[in-house]
Amino acid sequence: MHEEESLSEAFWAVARRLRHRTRVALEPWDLSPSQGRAMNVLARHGDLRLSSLAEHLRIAPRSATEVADDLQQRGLVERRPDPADRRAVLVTLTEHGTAVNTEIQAARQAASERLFAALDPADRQDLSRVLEKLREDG
Amino acid sequence: MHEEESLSEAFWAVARRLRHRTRVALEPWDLSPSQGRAMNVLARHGDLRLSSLAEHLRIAPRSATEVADDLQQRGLVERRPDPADRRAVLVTLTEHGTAVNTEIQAARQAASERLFAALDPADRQDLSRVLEKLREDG
DNA sequence: CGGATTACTGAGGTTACCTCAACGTGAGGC
DNA sequence: GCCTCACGTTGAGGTAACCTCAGTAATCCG
Repeated sequence: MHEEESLSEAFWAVARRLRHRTRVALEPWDLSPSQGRAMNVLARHGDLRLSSLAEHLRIAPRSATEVADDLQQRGLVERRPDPADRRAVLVTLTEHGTAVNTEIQAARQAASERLFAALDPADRQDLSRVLEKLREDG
Repeated sequence: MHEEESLSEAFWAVARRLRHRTRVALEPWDLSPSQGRAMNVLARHGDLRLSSLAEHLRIAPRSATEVADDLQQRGLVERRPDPADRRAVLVTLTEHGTAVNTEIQAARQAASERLFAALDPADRQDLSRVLEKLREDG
């Protein structure tokens, strides 16, 4: 009955397990946090200026340049001039980058899913429902 | 019905919100991650050798010395020789340290709890039950 | 034209760690 | 009583993933 106390604690405990698993699953790609997130953001948006990529990643523009440099060197990303504004640069996933991102998502997904797989359908549904509530309101 | 896909995603989304809140709540104390955890570990164990504190924190002994130095300077922790082995050093929370740790826990608790407070009792119970399952098995 | 914007670059700083090597001291085996 | 090992401390140096600040070049826009 002291679930008051244990709710956040339990949540953290589960989050730790989840984080650990996905960290392990993502090791093979050796991406920094920002690099990984950049891939994702780009996968969703297609094209992004470096400046808005920086905003999405919440890092300084100076650092975004470096993230892009690194991903470009690995052939995951390419730069091209923005046709609408020739000062600007558009960053996009290359074909290879898209493929890699898909693999990464799959690995992350699989790692997480193995944890939730222990639940029966009713539990999954309950969890899903409650999480959706927590996710949205203030 | 594609909760398969969204379970881990939803979980992460909630975890992010939770992390954000507690980070904000803990700002006033300006503790590094290891320092915060060290306080907690000490609160639970009472006494710890520096070496075993390092193990608990999963940092190198060299770094544990520095964590302890810093906490000691702030008067949160004290060192004394281990009576059982005079090479060893026992680290303990001072009275002040204990008080601060309690405050910190309360702040963290409050920050988390404000998120879960939006749930009605049934949801809380469901969440609690499912989290406990996820927390324990392999 | 002139000021603002976009990105790139270099230099230097920060945090929270890390390793490696050396030191003083004490513990324990023999 | 010696020798070796363990414990903590210290210094030096390194790292990752950021940061700010300052300056350059190209381009946009009023």
